[in-house]
Formats: sequence, C-alpha cells, structure tokens
Amino acid sequence: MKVSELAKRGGVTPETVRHYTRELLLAPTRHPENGYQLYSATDLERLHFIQRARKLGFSVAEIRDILAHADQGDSPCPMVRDLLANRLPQIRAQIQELEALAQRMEQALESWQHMPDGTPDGHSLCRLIESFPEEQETP
Amino acid sequence: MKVSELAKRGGVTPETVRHYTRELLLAPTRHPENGYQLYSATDLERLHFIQRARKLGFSVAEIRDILAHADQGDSPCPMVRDLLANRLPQIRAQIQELEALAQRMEQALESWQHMPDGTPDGHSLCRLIESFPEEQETP
DNA sequence: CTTGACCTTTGTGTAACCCATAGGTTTTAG
DNA sequence: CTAAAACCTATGGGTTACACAAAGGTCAAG
Ligand SMILES: [Zn+2]
Ligand SMILES: [Zn+2]
Ligand SMILES: [Zn+2]
Ligand SMILES: [Zn+2]
Repeated sequence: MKVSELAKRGGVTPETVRHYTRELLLAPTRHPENGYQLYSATDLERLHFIQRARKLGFSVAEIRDILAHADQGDSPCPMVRDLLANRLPQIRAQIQELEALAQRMEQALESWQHMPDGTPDGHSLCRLIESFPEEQETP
Repeated sequence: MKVSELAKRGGVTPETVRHYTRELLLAPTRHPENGYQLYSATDLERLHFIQRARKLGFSVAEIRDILAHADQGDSPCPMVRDLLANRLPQIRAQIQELEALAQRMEQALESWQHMPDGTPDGHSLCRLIESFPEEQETP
C-alpha cells in the first residue's frame, strides 16, 4: 500500500508516516517503476506498535532503538522497562512544575481583579506583572 | 555594563541575554569603539521584568509584545490579563494529559512485573508494549 | 607582549511533526 | 481519449527558548 493508505489505516497523517520512514522506524520498499514508497502489512503492524509506544511516552528515537533490537532478534524488554522506569519520575517532575505554574497563574489572576489597569511610566512597565515576586536565590 | 555583567546581575546566562537582545526584548546601545553591547540599569529592570513574566508562563514573543505596548505608553494590562486567562486552561489541559500519561506508565510498569522478557518473533516485537491497548476511535 | 578572559557574529541542535513548493504519476470523469 | 483531480516525490523552512561551538576581534594582567 502507499503512504496515504497506511496513514489512513493507522489513523495518522501521511506526513507522520513519512516522518517515521525518514527516521527509519518503517522500512518500505520502492515501486520499481514510479519510485513510490510501498508499505506492507508488517509496516502497518509496526505503525500500530509505534502508536502504542508513543502513547506510553517513548520518544521516536527510543522506539527506533527498540525496533532495531527487535529486528536483530534481541529482546528489547529490559530496555523498555528501564526507559519507562526512568522517564516516569521526569514526567512527575514536569507535572509538579506545571501545577506550580498553574497556581502562580491563578493567584495572579485573582489578585489582579483588585488592581486597576495602569499606564506605563519611566519605572513601571506593568504593575500587574511587577506585583509578582521575583526569583528567590537560596544561597 | 556588558553582557556578562547584566547576565550575572539578572541571574541568567550571557546566552540568555543575547537571546533576549536578538528577540528585541532588550535594546542595548553599542560601544562606539569596539562594538560591544552596552546595557543600562533600565535593561536590568527589563530583565527582571522578563523573568517575572516568564515565571507566570508568558512566552518570549508575548513579552516582546507587552514591552512594545509599554514602550509606546500603551497600557499592556488588558492584554496581560487576557493572555494569562487564555493560557491557564491550556496549562490545565496539559497537566491532565501528563497525568493520564503517568497513569498509563505506572499501570504498564506494574503489569510488566508479572510478565517475562520475550524474544521477538515474526509477529511480536515486544509483548510488553503490545500488551497495551491501542488508540480507541469513538465514531 | 603574550596570555587568558571576554566580546562579536553565524550557524547548528533540540522533538515531533506540519506545511509549502515544484514537479512527476495515477486515477477518474466527461 | 484526454484533461483535471488526486496523489506521489524530495527539499527546505517553521515551531520554542535557549545552549553550544567555531572563528576572530578586544582588553586586562603579568
Ligand atoms: Zn540500543
Ligand atoms: Zn499592566
Ligand atoms: Zn500587540
Ligand atoms: Zn518486550
């Protein structure tokens, strides 16, 4: 099948299929006459696999490595466990950061309700933003 | 003052200062003889302002617009309120996504504890990843 | 005067695609 | 049968907020 058909069957855009192909996650053959990329049923399975892995947070580069190991008959399972176990705390940290950000934003919006709009002068650019505490260094 | 001094006083790297300068958030003058960038006390204030705005989730492009309005004597306050009010739900959505991801990752790691490592065959690339549900379409 | 520290510009890389362009191919409709 | 619509190709640029390296000019101290 051609790019668009694989994309449709996999529920992604043709661009995504081309991207995975460029990144060597898919290895289509070429139609000998017109040079079109030809994808097989195996490529569709691989695409499904990629989707699952992406949904678990694996990067495209990691999936390429996983697929490369599998293609060599080498079990990717230990790597898969490790990658996810290492990524999870990073995701948690990212969530914490975003929650802290959301709290700052909320607090700002709330306190700004009681502040009038101001006109910038030589010293103040925006009182709203300036009313917020600056980075604290803890030496 | 020169790049590095402003950077040190502002608690950022010289690269960051150069970046803000390229992006027109800072407008230093030039030393007429050697072409070095010369930053004033006002630039230090602007840098502090930028830091506060960044900490509230404003993008560099948004801060440029805020500063441009302020520089024209135009109150940026309404824009500032709007930007933050519009960004907040996006941040919340992003948090939700990450929490869902973290849950999938956790569940995966847990269920994988009871699964042995496998060797890839013609149909399976990695049973661990394949044991996970695929994207659901809700037509 | 020679280091070493600091400055300049320019270009590259990051993640995972999306989009535009220009040109060749295939399918479909009249 | 042919012309347009639809699809394919490769290439290159855009997204975010910087970090980093290279090549070369400038300045302070020893
Ligand atoms: Zn490997
Ligand atoms: Zn304001
Ligand atoms: Zn504006
Ligand atoms: Zn496995």
